[in-house]
Amino acid sequence: MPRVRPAYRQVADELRAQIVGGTLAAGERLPNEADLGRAFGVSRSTVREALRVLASQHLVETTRGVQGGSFVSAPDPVRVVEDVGGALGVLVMTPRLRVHDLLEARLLLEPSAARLAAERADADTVEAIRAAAGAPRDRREPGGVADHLDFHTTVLTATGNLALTVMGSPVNDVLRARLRRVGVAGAEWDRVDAEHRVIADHIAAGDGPAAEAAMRDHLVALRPLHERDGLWTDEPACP
Amino acid sequence: MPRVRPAYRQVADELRAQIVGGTLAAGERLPNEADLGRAFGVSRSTVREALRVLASQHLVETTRGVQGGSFVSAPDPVRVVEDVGGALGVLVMTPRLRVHDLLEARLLLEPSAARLAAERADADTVEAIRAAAGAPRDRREPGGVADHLDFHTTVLTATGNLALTVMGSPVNDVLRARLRRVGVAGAEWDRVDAEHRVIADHIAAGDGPAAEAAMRDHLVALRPLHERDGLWTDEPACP
DNA sequence: TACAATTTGTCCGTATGTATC
DNA sequence: TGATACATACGGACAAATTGT
Repeated sequence: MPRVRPAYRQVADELRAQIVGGTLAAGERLPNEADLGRAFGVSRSTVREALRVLASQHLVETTRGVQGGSFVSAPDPVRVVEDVGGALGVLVMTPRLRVHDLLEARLLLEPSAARLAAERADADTVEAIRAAAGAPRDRREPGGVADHLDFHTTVLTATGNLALTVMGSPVNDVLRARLRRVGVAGAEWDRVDAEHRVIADHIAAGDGPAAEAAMRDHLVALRPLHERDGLWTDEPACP
Repeated sequence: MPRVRPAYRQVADELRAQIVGGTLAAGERLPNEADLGRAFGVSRSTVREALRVLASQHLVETTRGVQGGSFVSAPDPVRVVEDVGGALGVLVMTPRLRVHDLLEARLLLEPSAARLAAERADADTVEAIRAAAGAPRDRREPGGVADHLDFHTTVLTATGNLALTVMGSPVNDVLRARLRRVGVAGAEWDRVDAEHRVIADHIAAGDGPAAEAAMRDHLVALRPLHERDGLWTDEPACP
């Protein structure tokens, strides 16, 4: 363990505390790097390393030029989802996180999410869900997976509960990326799309229980698509 | 928009691609900073800024001294949970993510998790759950919340599904941190502990449906504890 | 168009701290 | 104890980008 915390870490921690504590408000401009160095009693290089840490955590953004500088970032759910997805993508290559676990997690979350979406979605949201369900897939894409908004993520968003989106869509992203690599036949996609449309219809009709049941059936039917071929990650190879 | 990507970003991206792509295996040692600089055609300072980015994303770790250097980190679920919790903690201060959303997300996930735990937990896991449920709380802690392992997180872990832990425990962490700040009376804690023990008993008995129902009741009963005081508007007091 | 001002980006050289052998 | 091989930190200099005049 690091007996002494490096200076750049102390600076980063102090600035982070000020940001999450509200002393530095979102959008606020930090002093320039030279002044920050004087304020903390460190060199500009050290300040820069601290700023890189905060930037990679999406707490600050840095731009060049006059009117440039480092600014406190506004909290952005999209970044969080991307980060979690990236971290899950790394974890899913280890024996401790199997694809089966992701599918099970999704099975616990999304049927309920579909029910909530059916109970709450307004006209615009319903339209977005229909679009995600019915959009023609670009067969030329590798694996046939269109890269526009994912149907499952759209349903999660339609619940109006940001926590569900943040929790669920990284899982969807990882699973979708896997499907993209393994490839799926066109006929299978047609079935998937049809099931999506059924769910969308239930949500549009405001029928929560039906949407929940349809989503559950859909996810169960989807399972062999993900788990076939025993892809490298499914079974821990060597103990 | 960044018209040009700074060199430290390009170096970081290239190294990250090699790490997640498997070119650099976990535990592998990177060249020292001077050699990395020569390899990428940049200075040592630039290499260091890139390494700070990767280190803050837990992709590399650096140590000092001979036999030190930068090493590719092994994927670590605990780090992921901590990061997600931190990000959620920032998001929960915005109007887009309300405490109510966290409670609802927990209500969707944890009853099912309790059922899975009841179906799967072995003797050791059951013991861990009992310990988390029955451990005496240190009343001297601010808010009376003991800082040992959280009961709800223990249940999530007991499912054996790492995805559930990664998704759920950051939510628990944020909610618990909030309770810690607002403070809870001892009598309320006694009731909470009693409910925890009931759930633990159901899990120990292998009774999935009962565990699920008890967890659901518990979460519903817990709601007013979190939502009172209108604390969830939660603007930081400006000094 | 040109030019100046401001701020980050990048480099170099040097010195210090730290862990291992 | 000392030598070695790293990361850590400093200060100064110049380049590059952005905005305004």
